[in-house]
Amino acid sequence: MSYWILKSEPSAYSFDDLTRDQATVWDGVRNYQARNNLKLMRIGDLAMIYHSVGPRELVGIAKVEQSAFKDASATVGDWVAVGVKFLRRFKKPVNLASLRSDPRLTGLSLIKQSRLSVCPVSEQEWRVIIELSEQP
DNA sequence: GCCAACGTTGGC
DNA sequence: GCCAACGTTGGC
Repeated sequence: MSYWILKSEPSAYSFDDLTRDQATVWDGVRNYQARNNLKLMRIGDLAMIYHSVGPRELVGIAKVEQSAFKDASATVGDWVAVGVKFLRRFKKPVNLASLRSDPRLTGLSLIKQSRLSVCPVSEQEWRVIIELSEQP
């Protein structure tokens, strides 16, 4: 099983929207590296949702329930979408500053490649972030 | 709102 | 295939 971060602008699709909908098609990705990551997702993988506008923070977790398929919103080009469902909201969102300041997360691709909208996360990094989300 | 960094495009 | 120009994104 693999771990991911999916970035989203809350005005386009927020974690609240996912909470309401329970499941959604994650489409609209138009970056090759991000697309390649989407193609690597398998059913059962977990993905944290990151809000990239407003408070920049990880807000909760979604589960991949449908692996990559053609993105119907793309009229030209070879783009894909995945299906995800709501899993849970973090007790406390983990903001960008705390990700940056944790020495265990210096290799996090979200930080190193800030423009990548679908980022891989290692199991160790995943555990650290979960821990941060549970701190009082 | 500004600026730096990055990704993509186009011309040679 | 390279590089400059351009557009977009991200962070403050």
